[in-house]
Amino acid sequence: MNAKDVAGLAGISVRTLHHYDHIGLLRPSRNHENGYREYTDSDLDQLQQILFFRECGFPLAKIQSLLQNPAFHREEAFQLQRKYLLHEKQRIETMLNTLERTIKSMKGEITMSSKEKFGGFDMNHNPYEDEARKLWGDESVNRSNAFIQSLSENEKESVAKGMDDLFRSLADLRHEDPASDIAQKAMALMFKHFNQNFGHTYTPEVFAGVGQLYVADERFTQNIDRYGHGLSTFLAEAMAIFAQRQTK
Amino acid sequence: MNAKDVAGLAGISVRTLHHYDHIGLLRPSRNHENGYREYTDSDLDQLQQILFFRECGFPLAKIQSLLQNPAFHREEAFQLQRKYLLHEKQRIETMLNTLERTIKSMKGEITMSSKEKFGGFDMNHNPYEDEARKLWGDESVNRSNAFIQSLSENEKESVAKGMDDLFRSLADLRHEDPASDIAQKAMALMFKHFNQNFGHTYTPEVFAGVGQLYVADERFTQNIDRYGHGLSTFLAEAMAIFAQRQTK
DNA sequence: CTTGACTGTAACGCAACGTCATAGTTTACT
DNA sequence: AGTAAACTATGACGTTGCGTTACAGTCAAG
Repeated sequence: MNAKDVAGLAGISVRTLHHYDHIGLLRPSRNHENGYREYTDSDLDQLQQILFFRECGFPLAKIQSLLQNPAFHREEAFQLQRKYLLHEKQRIETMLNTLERTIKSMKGEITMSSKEKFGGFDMNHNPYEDEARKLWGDESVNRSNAFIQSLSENEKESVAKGMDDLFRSLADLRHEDPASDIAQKAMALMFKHFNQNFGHTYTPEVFAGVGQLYVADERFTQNIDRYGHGLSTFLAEAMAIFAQRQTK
Repeated sequence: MNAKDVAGLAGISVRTLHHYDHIGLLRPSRNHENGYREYTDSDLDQLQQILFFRECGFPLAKIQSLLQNPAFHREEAFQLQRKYLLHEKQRIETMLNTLERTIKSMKGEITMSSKEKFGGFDMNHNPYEDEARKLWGDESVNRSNAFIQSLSENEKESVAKGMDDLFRSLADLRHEDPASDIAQKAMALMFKHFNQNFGHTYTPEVFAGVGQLYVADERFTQNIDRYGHGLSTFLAEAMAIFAQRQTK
C-alpha cells in the first residue's frame, strides 16, 4: 500500500507519514526500484496504535519509546486508551453542561460562579502518561535494559515491531522442555529476530541477559506471562540454554 | 483578579495568559502602580469564549478575528460550540467502537477491514471553521468594513469587548424615534464607546458609515436584529442623525 | 530588612507538522 | 510514442502555541 492511500485511510496527511518515517516512529519498507514507501498490514496496525496514543495526548517521542519497549502489551494498551476515551467523553459532557448553563446565565435565568464557567476545561495533567509508565516503564526500564541502551538511535526504531507476534507464537511452547529441539529452534528464530531488529549488535550473552531480565523485572514477567502463564520462566531458561550452546 | 488565580480557575498556565495578552487576544487592565495584570469578570467571560473556541480547534488568530467582528453574536457562538462538542462526543464513541472491535479482531473473534481500523480518526476538516465564516464572516467582512481595516493592530483588540452588552442595552430603544432625545443620547454613548474601543480615530462620518453597513450587509443586519427586530434599521437612522448633528 | 513568593518583559526552544522548492517517476491521453 | 498531469522523494525553512530559562522589580511575612 502506498503512502497516499494510507493517509486517506487513516485521515492524516502524507507529510505526517513522511514525518513519522523521518523520526523513526513508523518506517515502512521501500520499493527497491524507485524508493517509494510501501506499507504492509502490520504497518497499518502500528499506525493505528500510534494514532490512538496520539489521540490520548502522548508526544510522539513517548509513543515511540512505548512501542519500542519489549514489555509493551497491545491489549493492555487498548485498555488504557479505552480509559482515556471514556474520560474524554466525560469531560466533553461536562463542557456541554457548562455551555448550557452559561447560555442560561446569559439570559439571566440562573447565576454562575466564576469557577463553574470553566467546568471541563482542565485537561492539563492526563494521568495516562503516569499509568503508561507504570505499565511499561520508560527510561527506568530502558536504563535497566542495558542492551537497548547500547543501541544507536537509528537502530532502536524497529525493536518492538513483531514483538507482539513473537511472544504470541512462542506462548504455545511454554510447556515444552526448554532444552528440547523445538524450543531451541524457536530460540534460534527469536535470536535471529532480535538481531535483525537490534541491528546485528546482539551476542548470545546479551540474549541470555534479556532472558534473565524477563524473570528479574516483574514488569516484563507480568506482561510476558499474559501471553501464557509461565512463558517468561520458560523463555529465560530456553534463552540461557540457547546462549550456552552458541558460545561453546 | 490576578493572573495566577485566573489561570488556576481556567486550568491554564500564567504563560498562556501572558501569551494571549501579547498577541492581543485577551488584554486585561493593569494596576497602574506596578503594572500587574488585573482581570475583570468581563475578561473571564472573554477567556471562556476563547477556550471554547480553542477546544473546537480554532487557531488563536481566527478566534481573535471572530471575537473582534462587530457581527459576532455570543449565543450563536455557544450554539456552534455545542454542535462541535456533540460532534466530538460522537467521534469518541466511534473510536471506542473501533477500539473494542480491534480488540476482538486481535483475539480472532472477528475480522476487520483496513478502513474499519481507522474509524473515528478523521478529524481533519472541521466544518466549524466554514460555519463560523458563514455566521460572522472574516476577511471578507473586515475588508468591506473599512473602518476596522484602518485601525492598527494594536487598536483592533478591544473592539468586540462590550459590543454584546451595547447592542443588548440598545435593543429596548428600537421603537423610539431615532431623532428623539433619548435615542440621540444613546448614540452619543455608543459613539463614545466606539471611539474608546477604536482608539479615538473615529469621526462622525465613519460612525454613520457603520450605521449604513448595519443595514447594507445582511450579516450585520441579521445578527443585530437578533437583539431586537428592527434594531439595525433604527441604529442606522439614529447614527446618521447623530453624525449629521455633530458635523454642523 | 531580608527572604521568598510573585510579578513583569525578553528571548530562545520545541513539537508536529505545513509549505515550498527541486527533481525523479508513473499514469493518462492524445 | 510523446507529453502533460499526477505522484513520489528529499531537503529546508516557516508556523503555532506555548514551555522554559534568564533577569529584574514588587509585595507579604517573619
